[in-house]
Amino acid sequence: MITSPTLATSGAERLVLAGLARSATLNAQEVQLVSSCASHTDSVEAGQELAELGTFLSKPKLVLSGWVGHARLLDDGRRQIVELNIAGEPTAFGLRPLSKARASYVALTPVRYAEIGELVERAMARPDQYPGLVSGLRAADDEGHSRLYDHVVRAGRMLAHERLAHFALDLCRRHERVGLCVSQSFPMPLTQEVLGDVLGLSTVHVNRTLQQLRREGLLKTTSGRWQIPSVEHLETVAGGGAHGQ
Amino acid sequence: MITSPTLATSGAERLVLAGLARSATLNAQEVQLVSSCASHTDSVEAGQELAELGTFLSKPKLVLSGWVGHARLLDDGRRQIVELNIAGEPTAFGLRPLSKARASYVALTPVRYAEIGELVERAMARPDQYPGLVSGLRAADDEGHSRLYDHVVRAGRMLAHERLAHFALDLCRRHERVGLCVSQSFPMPLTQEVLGDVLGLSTVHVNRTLQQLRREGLLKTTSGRWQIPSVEHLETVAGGGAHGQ
DNA sequence: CGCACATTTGACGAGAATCAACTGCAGTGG
DNA sequence: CCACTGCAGTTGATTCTCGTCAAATGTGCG
Repeated sequence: MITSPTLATSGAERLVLAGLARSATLNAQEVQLVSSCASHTDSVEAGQELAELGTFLSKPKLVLSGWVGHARLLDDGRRQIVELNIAGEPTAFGLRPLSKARASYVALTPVRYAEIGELVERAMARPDQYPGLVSGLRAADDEGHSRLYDHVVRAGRMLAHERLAHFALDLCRRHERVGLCVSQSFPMPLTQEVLGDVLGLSTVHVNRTLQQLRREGLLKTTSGRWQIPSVEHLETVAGGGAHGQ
Repeated sequence: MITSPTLATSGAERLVLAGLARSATLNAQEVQLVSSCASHTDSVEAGQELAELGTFLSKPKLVLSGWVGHARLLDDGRRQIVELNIAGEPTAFGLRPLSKARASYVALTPVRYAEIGELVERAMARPDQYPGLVSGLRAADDEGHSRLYDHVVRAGRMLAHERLAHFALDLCRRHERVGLCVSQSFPMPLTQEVLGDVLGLSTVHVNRTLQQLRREGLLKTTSGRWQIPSVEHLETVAGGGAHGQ
């Protein structure tokens, strides 16, 4: 695997790292454990694999920037991206030890990440000493599970424009959590081809559906960002896909 | 909730209960804990809800017979069944405490089940004393997670006949695990309408696709059962949906 | 028998995939 | 500086999968 040399961790990235705790506050011991991760960061270019299908997830990471996809391939080349991880989310991560990768974890953009293997191990070994981290990791795992449910509903029962609306709302909320969402606007570095692999649509249809949403003023797409002018309005388009819980 | 009175647990059901351990062997203490569940069984009719969307999964159960579906509704009536549980599988179950139902857990047929709340709590509290049960519960949780990935791929990227083939193979394997699969034949109590809600297809299209598979000799459907004449053959139809592994 | 419900069939239309070509744009090198 | 290249986005024409509507057939059961 080709990786660029470890770069200094920026202040913004430290903030993302600290966000691991989700809503909980961290005690002194936890803060130290988190900051020790700041020196174990690395990056990969787009297209690189972070974890291989079927292997053990022994090296969990926290995404600092960029997007990771959990991809499954069908033998004729079709691809389905089952889940995404953006900044602030654990990836190549399984709460219980010995969990295997159920997909190929691919960097969909250049990705910076921190190794959190040691952090996870220590925290899970003594939950009483690391309550904030443990609840943060559990919450992240739980949200991932929830998103899988959403994804099945999207792919199974929603029309193209509903899928896009539902997906955009999900991304908006997730970026809000890490402070990357300003005035309902967040980064969208994915090509329409990749977007199709996420939503179960062809590239061409993604393009046409996006145009429709733009025409109706439901979504603005400018220079690698999406903006949602009215969340309420977009929610009505997304159907009743029961967000979050 | 309307429930019929608790009935005596049959020998077959005790076997299903014991299957909770998956491949692991149980120690004396575990065996006793499991058999204590045999006296906490109940049943519900088809259509009843076992756990409500958004509520805490505080009363986990083990399915003894019948099928449970995790259903999500869209506001115009469309329904997607995100996951299924058959005999031998935990349902309304979350490995970590305080996990919420991400869907409505519905009995798709008459369902017999055992309450395993106490078992789960005791086992997870002292994993060293109940190694077999803990690993069994973890394995069940893990398989469920895996099936979600499969389900997204099915719904997102597979054609109708591929979805059905993939689904039939999945069911065959799961029924094998509990000894309910004889010569590649297993129960199929779901109506084609429910099948559509599982696979993200219309009732009519399920019907036509089933006919196609039957015509091609890939699937036999007789009196509430499905039979797979050739697993290898059906696997080639299912594409490369990377099963379980 | 008659009722309710599941399965099946036909005709038609809508949503999405496919194929192919064209545009626009950033990066590269002559 | 500008032609050339590669890739993402866009467009049009066409095909195909699948959904919808409606009616008919089949099946278990009181």
